[in-house]
Amino acid sequence: MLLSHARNHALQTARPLPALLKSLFFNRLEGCLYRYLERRLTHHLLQCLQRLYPGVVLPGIVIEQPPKVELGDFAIPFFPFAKPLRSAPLKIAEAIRAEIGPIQGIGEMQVSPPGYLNVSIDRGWMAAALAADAKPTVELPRGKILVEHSSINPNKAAHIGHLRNAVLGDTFVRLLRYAGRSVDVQNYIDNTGVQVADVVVGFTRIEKKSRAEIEALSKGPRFDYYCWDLYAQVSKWYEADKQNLQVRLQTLHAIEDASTETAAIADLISVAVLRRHLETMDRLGIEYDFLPRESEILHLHFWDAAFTKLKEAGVLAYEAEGKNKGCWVMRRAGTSKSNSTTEGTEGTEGAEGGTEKDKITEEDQKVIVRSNGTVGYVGKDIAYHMWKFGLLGRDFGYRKFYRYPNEHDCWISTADGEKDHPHFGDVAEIYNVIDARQSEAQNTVIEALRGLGHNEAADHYTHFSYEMVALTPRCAAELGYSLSEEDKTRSYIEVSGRKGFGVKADDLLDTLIESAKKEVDSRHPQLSDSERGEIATQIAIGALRYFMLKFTKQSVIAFDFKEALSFEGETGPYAQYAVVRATSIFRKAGIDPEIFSGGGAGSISAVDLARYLNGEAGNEFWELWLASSKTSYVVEKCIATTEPAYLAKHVFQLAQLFNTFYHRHPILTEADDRRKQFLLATVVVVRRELIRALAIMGIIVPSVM
RNA sequence: GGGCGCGUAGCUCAAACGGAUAGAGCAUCGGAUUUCUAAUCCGACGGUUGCAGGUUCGAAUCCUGCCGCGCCUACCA
Repeated sequence: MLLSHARNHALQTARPLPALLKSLFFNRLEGCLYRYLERRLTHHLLQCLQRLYPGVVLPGIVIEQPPKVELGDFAIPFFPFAKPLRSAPLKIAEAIRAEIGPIQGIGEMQVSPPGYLNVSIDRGWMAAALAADAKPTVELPRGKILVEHSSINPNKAAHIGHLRNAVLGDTFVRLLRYAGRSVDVQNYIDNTGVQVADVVVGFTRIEKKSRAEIEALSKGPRFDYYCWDLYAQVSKWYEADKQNLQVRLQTLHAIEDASTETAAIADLISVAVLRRHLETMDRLGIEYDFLPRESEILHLHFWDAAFTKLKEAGVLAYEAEGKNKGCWVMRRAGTSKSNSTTEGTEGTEGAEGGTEKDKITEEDQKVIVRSNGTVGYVGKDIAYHMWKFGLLGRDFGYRKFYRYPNEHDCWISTADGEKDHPHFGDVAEIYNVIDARQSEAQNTVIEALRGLGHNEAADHYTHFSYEMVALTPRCAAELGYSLSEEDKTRSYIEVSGRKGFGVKADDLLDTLIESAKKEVDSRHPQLSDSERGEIATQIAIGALRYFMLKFTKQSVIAFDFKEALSFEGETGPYAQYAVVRATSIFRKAGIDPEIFSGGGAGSISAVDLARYLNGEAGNEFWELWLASSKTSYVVEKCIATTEPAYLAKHVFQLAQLFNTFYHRHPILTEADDRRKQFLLATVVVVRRELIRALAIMGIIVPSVM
C-alpha cells in the first residue's frame, strides 16, 4: 500500500494546480490530504531509516501532532530509537533530517529537544489544494453496512435517552455515508413485548376502553403522551396488587397469537406510537429505511430456523436438571470456559465434570429457550442477526409504512408484503447502537454467531455502546419529582419510563424552539413569523444535536435544562453563528460564496497563498487552514473508533478559530486587494468545511441568526 | 461474589499507540462595539489527574493493590 505512494519524490513548488491534482489521483491517496501527507511522510521516514541503519530492527514510527503550529504540523519522537541505535534521540532526528531529502507537500523540518523531528507542511501547496477542494480518490471496502438505532419500545413517548441513541446513530450513518459507504438504517420494533402488553392492560383493564375507543384516541395528537402517563399508571397498578401481574402474563400470551382481539389492540397501539416516534425523529432530520418488527420474527418463524441451526452446531445445550431444568441454554458471553481445567488439581469432582465436555455452570448459563418452550429475546435477537448477515435462509415481507417530506419511503415488516421492495439484510457489516447495559446480551449474540461458525460475521458485528442519559437532581426537582435524601446527593438519577420519570423528546424540542424563537424575534423583527420560526427550529435542533454529540459515548450525560438550553460557548448555535458571520461577509460584499469558491478561491495560486501563510505572521491563518483540512481525517477517526464526539470537537475548534480570525481581521474594509482576496479565500474554505461537518452532525445553518 | 465502566479546575467535560507547559465550556471577576451581527472576542482566577506502589528516557493514559460510584449478573425485554 505504501509503495503506491513511493513514486514522484520531487518537490515542486508553485506547481500548477491541474498538474498537482493529476498527481494526487495518480498516487491514489487516501480520502484526505492531511492523512495523505502523514502516510507519505511515514513511508519516507522508513526508507530513510533503512538507508541509514541497514539491518537494525527498529520500533514503529509514531507520528504525532505538535502542541503548537510554530513547532510544525507533524512531530516524530525518536526516544524509542535511542536504545537500538545506541545514539541520542536528538542526533538520530538530526541524521534523518539531513538524509531524508525533499517530499512533495512537505516543507521544513527541524530538530527539537528533547528528541523530536518536527515537520512542516508546505503551506502554499496544501492551501491551494484545499481552496480547489481537491478530493482524492479513495478505495472503499465493498459491501453494505447496516446501522440499527433508536429501537424504542412502541408503548410511550420517546425521551431524552432515546434522543441520544437516535442522534448518535443518525450521525454515525451520516459519517459512513460521507465516507462513501452504502448504509441501510434500521429501527427494530419490539411490538410484542411486555412494555406494549402493559399499555394494553392499561387501556383494557384500568380504563376499560374498547378497541374503537382506543383507535379514536390513537388518531388524536400526541397519542404517545397519553400512553406515557398510562404506562406509569399500570406500573402502580401492578405494585398495588401483585395478583394483577397475572393479567400482564395473559395479555403477553394473547398478543403473541395474531388472531386475538388483544393482539389487534396491541398492534393498533404499537403502530400509532411508532408513527409518533417517526414524527418526533423526523423533526430532527432522522430517517429510517426499514422497521423490522418482532411480530414478524415470531410469525415468520425466524426462531425455528435459527433454533435448528443452533442445535446442530451445538451452540445450545439442553439442561436436564438444576435451576434451569428443561431449558435450552447458552454460555453467557464473557464467562470463561476453563474454570475447572486451569486449577483442576483440586477436588475429586474434577474427573466427573471433565468427562462432560463444555459443561456450563448454572451461574454462567443464559436461558435462550424457557422450559415452557417459548424463546427469550436473546434468542430472537440471534435469529434477527443471522438474518442481518443473510445467514438465516428466511426473509421478511415488506410494505411501505411512512413517507418522509423528501419522498423517501420507510418500509416495515409484514407477514406477506408487497412484491416489489428494496433488498434489506444480507449485509457485510453491522453496527448496533444500543446502550451499555445490554453489552452482555450483545456479546452473547456475537458468540452465538461464532458458535455457528460465522466468524467473519462476528468480526463485523459492532456493538456501538453508549451510556445512558440521566437527570441531575436539580432537573428532577424542577420537573416536580420529590427526591429522597439519598437521591439529592447523587450526581445523577436514572430516568424511568416505567415511573413516567423523564424528559420527553418532543417537550424538550418545543422548549428549545420556544427559547430560540424569543432570541430570533428580538434580533430580526423585520422577518415574518414563519421565517423566524424556521430559524428558531434550526437553532434548536443545532443545540440539541450538538449537545447529544459533545460528550464521549462512555460518559453518562447528567441532563440539565440550563446546559441543554444554552446557545453560547461550546454549543451547536456557536458553530452555526460562525457560519452565519462568514456568509454575511459575502452577502455584504455582494459575492456568492459558492461561486467564489469555484472561481475566486480556486484560482489563487499556491505562491500567493504561501505569501500570507508562511512565516510567523502566517501562523494564525495557517492554523485555520490546517484545521479546515482535517474534516475527512476526523471523519475517518470517528468511524474507526465509533466515536462521533471527535467531530463535535472538530467543529467547535474550527468555529472558535474562525471567530478569533473574524474579530482580528476586518475584511470588507481591507485596502490591499490581494490580501483581501486571501482573507476571503480563507473564509470560504472554513465556511465550506464547517457547513460540511455540521451537516454530518445533522445540523443545518440558518440564513441569519 | 463475578463481569463491564467511571473517578481530571467550584460545575460539566476534553486530552491521538504512553510524549513537549494536562486543555475547553459554564460560573466568578475585569476589559473590548464610530467596524463584516456582542448567540462574539481578549484577559484573570481556578489542578498533588481518588489513594499507594510498580513498569521507563517519559504516565491522567499501561500493571498491581486499595477507596468511592454506576451499570450488568431474571425461565423480563
